[in-house]
Amino acid sequence: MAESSNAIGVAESRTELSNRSRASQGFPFGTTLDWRRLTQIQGLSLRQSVINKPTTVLRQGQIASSFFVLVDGWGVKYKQLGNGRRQILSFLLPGDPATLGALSQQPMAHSVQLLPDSVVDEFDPDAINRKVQDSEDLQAFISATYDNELARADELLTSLGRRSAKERIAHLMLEFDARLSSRSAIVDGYIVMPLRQRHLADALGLTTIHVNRTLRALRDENLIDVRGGVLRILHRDRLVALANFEDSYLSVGTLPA
Amino acid sequence: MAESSNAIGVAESRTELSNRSRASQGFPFGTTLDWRRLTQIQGLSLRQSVINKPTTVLRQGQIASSFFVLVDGWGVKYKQLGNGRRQILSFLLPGDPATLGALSQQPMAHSVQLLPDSVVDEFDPDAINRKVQDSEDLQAFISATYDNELARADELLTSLGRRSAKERIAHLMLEFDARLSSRSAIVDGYIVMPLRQRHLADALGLTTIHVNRTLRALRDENLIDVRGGVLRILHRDRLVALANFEDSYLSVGTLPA
DNA sequence: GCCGAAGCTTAAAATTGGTTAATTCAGAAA
DNA sequence: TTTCTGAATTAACCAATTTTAAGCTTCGGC
Repeated sequence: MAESSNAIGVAESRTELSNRSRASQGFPFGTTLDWRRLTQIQGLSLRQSVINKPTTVLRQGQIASSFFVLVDGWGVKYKQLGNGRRQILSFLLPGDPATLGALSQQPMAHSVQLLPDSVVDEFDPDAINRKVQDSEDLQAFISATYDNELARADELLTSLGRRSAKERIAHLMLEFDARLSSRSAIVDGYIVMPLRQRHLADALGLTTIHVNRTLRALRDENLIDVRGGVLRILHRDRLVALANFEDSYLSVGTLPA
Repeated sequence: MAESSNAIGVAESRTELSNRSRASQGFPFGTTLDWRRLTQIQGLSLRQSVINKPTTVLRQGQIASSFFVLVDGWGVKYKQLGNGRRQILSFLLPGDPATLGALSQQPMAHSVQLLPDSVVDEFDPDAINRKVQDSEDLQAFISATYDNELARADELLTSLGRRSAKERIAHLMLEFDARLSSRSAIVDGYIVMPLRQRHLADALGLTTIHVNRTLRALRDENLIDVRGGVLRILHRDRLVALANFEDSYLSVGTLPA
């Protein structure tokens, strides 16, 4: 095809790119970005592990030793500050890559910890990098993952900067719900959420005490019920209204359904 | 080389990858991630424009039409919320890509605005995507850019979540200083910073009034002087101590000097 | 069944930061 | 010059959130 630079030509070549990205080379990245599909490829996974106790798989300032994919359970990506302060940057859910930075083999500015009862698959970053060279789909999948992570970081940023404590909590719970739903990991409206109030506080820029109060307020209003490691969304529409929740940011990077 | 899985074997093959990434294909991504080098490539840039008035080059929910590189000036990446609230997600400085998302041609969850007196270079995303297929270096450069943007988003998140107003402002000013220095864009200790207090407020999760108060306090302490679109860092060491500023996050993605 | 640790809950008191509102200032337009 | 507008500044007051300090509950280990 000629390298035309008029509007129509550009549009055509975009369509072509789009098709190329969708072409099946093992990683058509449809409506989800579920890295567990990497587990399916024969001989690529080094091992699968069950996590018993909180396990740090990456320390800030260090290079990730392996590329980990969270198969089941929860993880947190965070920064530790001097005076004991901690900021949780993102929560890892099943299907998420835990150490994306392993691919670039450079020191990262954050730590990653997996919570008990998680399951991870471990890969050799070089093996993946070699595969990337052969697969445009895998390249696109990685870029899409980056876009998605950035979009979520940006939304959390928005919560911390411009939402009230109540809105932040409501918003985060709705995000969990949406992310887990899209990977069909919700049973009976229960969400198993093994987080302490401390986790929510450290993610949302609040104190545990205020998280506690706010959770109580949300429960009193019959919106959500967080208790015993289980999250129940009781009245989603009112919750969505309260938080001004708009789920489109979660599909940044994915292709339309 | 055999696919050995012991520690030494893995380390060796990592070294090999590292060398491959450094190999010169036009984008060895040394100690900076300056996208203006893309401008040098003959016939790739569509046009260069000087921005007179605030110009939105990407609207949230839409697909970026072009890949823009900020050659000179300032830009903001932000989210607009319902009730008039705005959250600035990142400031764009010379050398930064303004619409990285143009490469994936998918709707973005944020907007990008360039401020007056900026200069941008405009590229056809498809042309770049074609080049990516031929150049492992360019692929690595893009990944490095993503890593870097994520690291900066994470640091801002940390500011909003766990730093006081004073620390936030001090930290941001030091980031500007560091980012501009690494691209040798500072003259005589002056930093031309055409931002309103509103910009700082919307980035740092504060009100303009409080930003004003805090700037005043910092000026009274002889730490910085922000006035008339110019930032002066008066006493860097004390400022670094106040903000607990640690610049390593800014080199995430780049190779050691 | 007791104990200790971790997590949760509650209640002041203290602080940070937000709101409202009025004043000044600088530059553009008339 | 005068006027107009957006931005910066200041002050007084107020609200949200943190801090501090207890008490309480749950649960695994002994």
